Amino acid sequence: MRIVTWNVNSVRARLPRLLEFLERVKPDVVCLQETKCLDEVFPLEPIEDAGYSCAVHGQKTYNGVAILAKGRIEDVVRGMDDGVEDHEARVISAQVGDTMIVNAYVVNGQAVGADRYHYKLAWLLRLRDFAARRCPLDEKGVVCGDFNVTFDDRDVYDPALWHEKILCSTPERRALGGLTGLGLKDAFRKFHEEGGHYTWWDFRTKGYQRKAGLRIDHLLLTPPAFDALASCTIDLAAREGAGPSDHAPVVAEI
DNA sequence: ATGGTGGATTTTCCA
Repeated sequence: MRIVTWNVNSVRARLPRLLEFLERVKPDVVCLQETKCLDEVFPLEPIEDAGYSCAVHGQKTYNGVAILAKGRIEDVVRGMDDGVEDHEARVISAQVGDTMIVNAYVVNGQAVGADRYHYKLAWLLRLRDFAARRCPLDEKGVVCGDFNVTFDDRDVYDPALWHEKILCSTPERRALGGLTGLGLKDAFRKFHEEGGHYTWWDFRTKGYQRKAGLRIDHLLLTPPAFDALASCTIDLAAREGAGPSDHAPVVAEI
């Protein structure tokens, strides 16, 4: 199964690029984040015409997640189903074939110490608990998405500049470590121990042109999925040229 | 270095 996570920064603005990507990469499953639209204006028809079923969980203007799959999408859950009042559309999960897929758009957090930062840390604890309930470790499972957290300084183009800043602070990394602590493993690191590989580059500082990025989009795998994992790459072609998202897709073969 | 760009919906929020 070829599975992708991609923060598209508006599915409607990125539709031509998404369709090009589906044609070129031919993934079996695509987890989108920041779709930024209500479900009734999600561009279902062109995506279905490309051969994909869709499970969507969106809201107006902000956030929004979706799972696209060539196969049947079953047992869809929107949100984390934990009784916490939450009006932000950031999680959708579903079974595709033999694999449980949890797609998350983690809170950005704005800045270390901000209200949204504390909300982010609490939200990541909820995600850990949800992932633990949703992905039994003895079955194939993928928890993927835009985590808005780097694992360590190898994921940072300028560790001194980003030291203890948002996306790189120790509490955020510990919260991300809560997920790997369950027994989930970082797919990309299976094949790339070295640093210098990124998935997001800031529009504002022309980060991509400067090769100044962070690796914040991840696929975390249960042991059976990790054992089956044959490759994991960042599709830089999707970040090239005119009108890209600020994130590149991450592609894994399980 | 505290700006900058990009998207959605507006004259501002969020990233």
